[in-house]
Amino acid sequence: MSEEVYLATFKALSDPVRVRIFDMLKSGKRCACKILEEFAITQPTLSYHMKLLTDCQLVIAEKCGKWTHYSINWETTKAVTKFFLEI
Amino acid sequence: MSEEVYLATFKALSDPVRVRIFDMLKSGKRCACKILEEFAITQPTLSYHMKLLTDCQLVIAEKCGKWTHYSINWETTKAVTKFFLEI
DNA sequence: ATTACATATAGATAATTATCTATGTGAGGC
DNA sequence: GCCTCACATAGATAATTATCTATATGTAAT
Repeated sequence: MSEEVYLATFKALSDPVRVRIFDMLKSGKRCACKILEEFAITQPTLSYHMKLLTDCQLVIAEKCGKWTHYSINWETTKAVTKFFLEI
Repeated sequence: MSEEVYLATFKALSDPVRVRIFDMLKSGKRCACKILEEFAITQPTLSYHMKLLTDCQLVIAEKCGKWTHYSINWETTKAVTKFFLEI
């Protein structure tokens, strides 16, 4: 993982809404409408945040008919820990 | 570590200059003037970045006469990895 | 005490980002 | 086909952040 890629993941987590979403997803897959319920933001704003989280690969989006289910991408997540742990 | 505290650390690392500084410091302590040499920014801008990195405790600043030496705060660094690893 | 050096702070400005409203797209159901 | 629902995209705007210049602070040397 390059420095740029780490940067994208940290940027994705540098917003209160997105950290909370990432944290929520740790307890399991969730669809956009369920995530939205937890926040005082509009649907397009959530869509914007989910795009940032998926673009950097921290979160995976799975389309299922009308719904989109979001879940943690553990591969990326574990890769990011290396940035902190390796000297 | 609370969600707010994680947020501060991710914000601190959400800038290309600061990720690079953090990465540089992994290989050892460095004074501000040496860090500055590596970037095309002014001294006050570096000072601003160092403040963000130290405020969130990712980096430790040690004053030594005229100089300030910066180094990684491994305690915080390790704590942050928990955000990614614990489910 | 004056000067030189390392860093911090203040204030202004440009660049980036988060948010909204309005609208588009695509999948089912009737 | 048409309507509804779930989500995405576009465009505008407000809020935040990174950067600069100018200046202040504090330390050490002469």
